[in-house]
Amino acid sequence: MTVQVDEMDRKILRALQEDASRSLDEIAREVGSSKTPVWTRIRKLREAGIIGRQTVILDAEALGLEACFFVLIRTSEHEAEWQQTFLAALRARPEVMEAHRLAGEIDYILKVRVPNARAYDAFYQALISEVRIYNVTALLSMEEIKSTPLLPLGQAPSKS
Amino acid sequence: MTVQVDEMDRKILRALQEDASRSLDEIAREVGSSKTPVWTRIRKLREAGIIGRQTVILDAEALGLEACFFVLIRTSEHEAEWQQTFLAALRARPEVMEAHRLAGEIDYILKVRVPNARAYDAFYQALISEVRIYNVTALLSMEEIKSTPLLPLGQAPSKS
DNA sequence: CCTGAAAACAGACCCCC
DNA sequence: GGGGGTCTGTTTTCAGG
Repeated sequence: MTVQVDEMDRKILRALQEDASRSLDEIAREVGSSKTPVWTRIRKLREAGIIGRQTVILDAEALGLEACFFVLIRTSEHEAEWQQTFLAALRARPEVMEAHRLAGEIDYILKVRVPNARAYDAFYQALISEVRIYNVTALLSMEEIKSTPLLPLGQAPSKS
Repeated sequence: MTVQVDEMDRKILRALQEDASRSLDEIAREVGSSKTPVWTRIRKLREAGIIGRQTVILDAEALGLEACFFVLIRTSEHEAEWQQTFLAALRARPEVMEAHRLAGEIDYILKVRVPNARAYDAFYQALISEVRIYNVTALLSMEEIKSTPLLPLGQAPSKS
């Protein structure tokens, strides 16, 4: 299921990331090709899952989601069963926007978007009542300096 | 420039986040309205900046961006000039996908996407040569458990 | 593999309710 | 402010070079 992604594909992906609302014609012009070939490539990239969801970026603050926390989690449990419960809980909660398992001292990091600190506390209480966690540190964002959905496709190497 | 966002607007925003490629008709049907009113609302939300960029979510791993780091930064500098330099550096680097200024012990957190650990080191070296930083901890992601661009609009309160 | 045309389709804007 | 229709441009498909 691995697809070869060449430089033309990367140009198309860059253009789509930037603005997916433009017409095929515009994108074709920007990447220096023409409608049909670009369309064929987009279709292939979609089928391969390299192009995923098409979405719009919304203004979280304007929608009342004014608090953003990064949550550092240490656990003493490392059994498969515990992990399954934990992961399921994270995936089920929409306020968890990112969750990563880490190498090193800290086991997990979450990014959590909520209306306010009270809502974060409710989330936190619910989480620790569902799964045993050894240690939690919450980092409160004071200012979103940067947040981009654009992957750095500038000169990243493609998989061989 | 603050716009009142009512429940119908929220429904539309939820639908657009989920899949921005659907037609106006489909979205209108989903939210229980019709083409024109939905279109008018979308236009207003766009003009108000609540709806931002339209984009596609790409598969980072498939595109050779196999490493993701969360970087915790402490600094001793808190003058405006230093901060300006630092923020400009972060915004200029495409591998920095998120940057937040934090409350508490740790001053900043970054999310950095790169092809591999070597590329991260190159980024790190470049950054510390541009600005003085007191202490840096890099957390390496072993597994992306969850990553969603969808804001939790379920029952978030709107701004009064 | 690209070009160009043809068909189905959706977005933008209208007037009427 | 919502409903429906129309015109224009875009997506998608297909035949041919």
